[in-house]
Amino acid sequence: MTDRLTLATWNINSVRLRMPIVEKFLEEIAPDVLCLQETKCPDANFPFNAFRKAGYEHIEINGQKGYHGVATVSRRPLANVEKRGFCDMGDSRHLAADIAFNGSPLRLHNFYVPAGGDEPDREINPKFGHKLDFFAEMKNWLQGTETDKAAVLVGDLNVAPYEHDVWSHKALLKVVSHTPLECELFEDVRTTGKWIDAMRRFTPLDDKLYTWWSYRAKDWSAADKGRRLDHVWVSQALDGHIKGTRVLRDARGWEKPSDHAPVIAVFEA
DNA sequence: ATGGCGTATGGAATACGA
Repeated sequence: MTDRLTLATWNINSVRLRMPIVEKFLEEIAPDVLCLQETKCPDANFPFNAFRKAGYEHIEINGQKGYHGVATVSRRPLANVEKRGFCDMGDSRHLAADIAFNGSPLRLHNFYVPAGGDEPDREINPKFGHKLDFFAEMKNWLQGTETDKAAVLVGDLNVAPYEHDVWSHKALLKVVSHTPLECELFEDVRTTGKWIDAMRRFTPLDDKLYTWWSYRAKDWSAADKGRRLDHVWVSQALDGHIKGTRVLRDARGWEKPSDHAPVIAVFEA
């Protein structure tokens, strides 16, 4: 008996406004589970029925009014749901659940890390301080994760850590999301938890790899000034079971798009 | 040309994203 699990993560920038393209995505890609960030939707207003109609009957949400918010929707049951508040901000930025893979529970973390504002200096920009504190708390909390257990951590982590995760390493050195301080902290969180950067397993470090393109470009695809802000981290126990990852760049060009494209990962037992 | 736009709230103008 071999199992195959397809997982997707997508910063949707308002789930209610984006339901037409979410439905298109679920129909075309048909992942087993989809992790959404920036749902911007109070829990009472979440579009449950549209997901159920699309075959995603297992729905866990951690939403709030106006900002942030994450949701995990699945064709397989979700168990042991946990919603952790980071930095005592009252923000909805995390949701974890167990999903069955190859007959055992796989722990799936869905994160929306703070963007961090404009100035990369915590003395003058509290949002940047919040982002740094969030990663520090994430690192400590994830220490409790047993690295020999099957686990996946996905989401909009709001850092493009490597040189070719941005369109211009030089131009972005002082831009929040690619400052050396953030990149080092990001790598510290990842390596401390012994997580594997699944996307870079399949795309060499010398190749450009983006998941986000600004709304402000006249022609986002021609300009191609992207960043890799969305990530798929995999525990050591799943090493050897990651069959591939890809960015659905096409979705950035769909009708009324999110500024992020979905990332898809396939696992096989 | 890293903001030239887009979203939520609320019902205009502001906060926020990255």
